[in-house]
This record gives sequence, structure tokens and C-alpha cells, in this order.
Amino acid sequence: MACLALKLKLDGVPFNLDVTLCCGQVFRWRQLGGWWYGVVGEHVFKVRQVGNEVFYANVDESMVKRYFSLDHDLERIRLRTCRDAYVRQAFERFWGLRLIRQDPWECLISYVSAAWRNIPAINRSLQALAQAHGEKLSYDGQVFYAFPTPERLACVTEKSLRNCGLGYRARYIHEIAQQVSSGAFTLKRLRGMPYAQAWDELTVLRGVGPKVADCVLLFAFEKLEAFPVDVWVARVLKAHYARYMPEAVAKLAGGALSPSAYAKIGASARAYFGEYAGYAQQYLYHNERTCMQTRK
DNA sequence: CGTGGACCTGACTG
DNA sequence: ACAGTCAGGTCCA
Repeated sequence: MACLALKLKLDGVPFNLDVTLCCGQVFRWRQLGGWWYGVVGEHVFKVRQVGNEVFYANVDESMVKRYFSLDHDLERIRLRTCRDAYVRQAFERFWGLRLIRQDPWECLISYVSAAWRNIPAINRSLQALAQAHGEKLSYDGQVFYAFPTPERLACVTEKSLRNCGLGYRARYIHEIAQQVSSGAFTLKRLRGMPYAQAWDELTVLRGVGPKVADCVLLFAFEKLEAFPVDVWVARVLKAHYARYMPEAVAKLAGGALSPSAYAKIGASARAYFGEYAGYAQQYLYHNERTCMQTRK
């Protein structure tokens, strides 16, 4: 049953739970009665932050620290990454945003399902997918669903995936589930690979292009140099970074990015923002999205 | 290598 | 209301 909440004192470690969970890197957390509830693997837990203290329940402290990457030296990351006023302003505005260490399988399927859709639609279909095929879990009088395993998604019909609102991505997800559950593709293997090699491996999967691969490497495999370029980030680069990486940004002029143009932008972003380029990406992404929302 | 369609579907817009 | 547009891109010819 619901156990008592425990307390973690941040003790000067910068962290902003709300921003970390709202910034769009992770999809299935929800807010209920002042707590954030999430399912990680087969495990439901809740967490909330009050000032310099993080309260958590149904999970141990090491898991909280690991999941929210409290071991990342955010101060160092800021110093190495903030090379101009624009990104510096984003870091100030959302200071404490941390990249979450997500489950690779859930992360992979989430971002395959995210291609060419808006966020509310993504949330909806991931919820539907979990509800239809994930293990039912109860906690605090609420019902949650674990993310469906590769084995399960490999067995169900493609049509039942389509019924979750996944559209044409259902086919990719089904196919990937089969490859992973059969052992033809091993996610774990990517852990020890350098970024570029892991990127090559991931993009072999159908439905996984340059951008999805970067998301998975950044959000689940801790390749902090991964720099996913989606429409929002492309907009930021075009508007604010043309003078820092002119050749790469010129490639953004047209519509869709070719693979080589994408690679060029990624390389330029890494050259400019450095080894933690992925952190810059996430702060800039969130900054751009919230700017657009408040402007309306 | 680079380019241009097509693509499921739901949310948002006017 | 309701048709048009747009979405955390990718695949394929």
C-alpha cells in the first residue's frame, strides 16, 4: 500500500522537477493532488518538490537520483554550454531542468510514435497503448499502466496498434517490437557504444530517422552530445544561430532536411555547444515552445 | 548524394 | 460549426 513519503534535501543541487517533467522529454507523467505520478518500468511512484526538498514515495532515493540525473553537474554543463546570451537566457529561465534517464524501450517507441504529430496526440496514443497492452498497476487508489513490453507488442495485431491512434506508425512499432523481442536487435548493446556508432545502429530500424535516433540517444542512453533537430529547434537555429553556424543553418532554408543536412547541423551544434549539446537543445526547445504558447 | 511526395490522424485555428 | 492546416519526421521512388 501507499507508504510514507520520504524527503531528499537538494542541498544546493539545482533541480526543478516541474520543468523537468513538463519540458517535453518524457510523456506519461501526470499531476494529481500536488504530486507527480509516473510509471518507470513496472514501477509506479510519486514525487513532488517544495523549494529545496524533493518528496518521493514508493521508490528509493538512489532511483530518484538516477532517474532525474541529479548526478549531472548542471553548473558545469551551464558553464560549458552557454556560449551566447540567447542560450544563457534559456538556462536562467528554466534553471534546474535536467535530462531524465528514461527506459530505452519506452523512449524508442514513444519517439517513433511522435513523428509528425503534435504533443497532445502523442500523449493520447501512448496512454491508449499502455492501457490496451500494458500491465495494470494500482497505487494510491489510482490505476496506472506499465509500458507494454516488446514481446507483447510483437504478438498483438498491427490493427490493434492502429486503434491506439498511432496511424501509419503502427507498422513501424510492430516491426521494431518483433526485432527487439526476437533478439535480432538489442537495445542494451547501444549503451557501451560511442554516440556516432549507436546512431548508425538505431537508424537501421524502420521508423527511426536521424531525429528519433538523437532523441533516444539523448533521453535514454545518456549521449549528451546528441542534438535532436525538430521543427522547433530548427526555428531557433534559424532565428538565433545563423551567425554562429552559418553553413548548417543555411541548410534549414527549405522544407524537410536531408540526412546529410541533418548530420551537418548536428555536427555544427556539437562544435558550438560542446559535449553537452543535448542540454542546450532541451533548454532551447522548451524555451521556444513556451515562448510560442505565451505569445498566443 | 539531393529532392519531392505521401503519409494516419487528431488537435488547433479562423 | 467545420474545412483547412499543422504536427517532436521518415520512407521511398
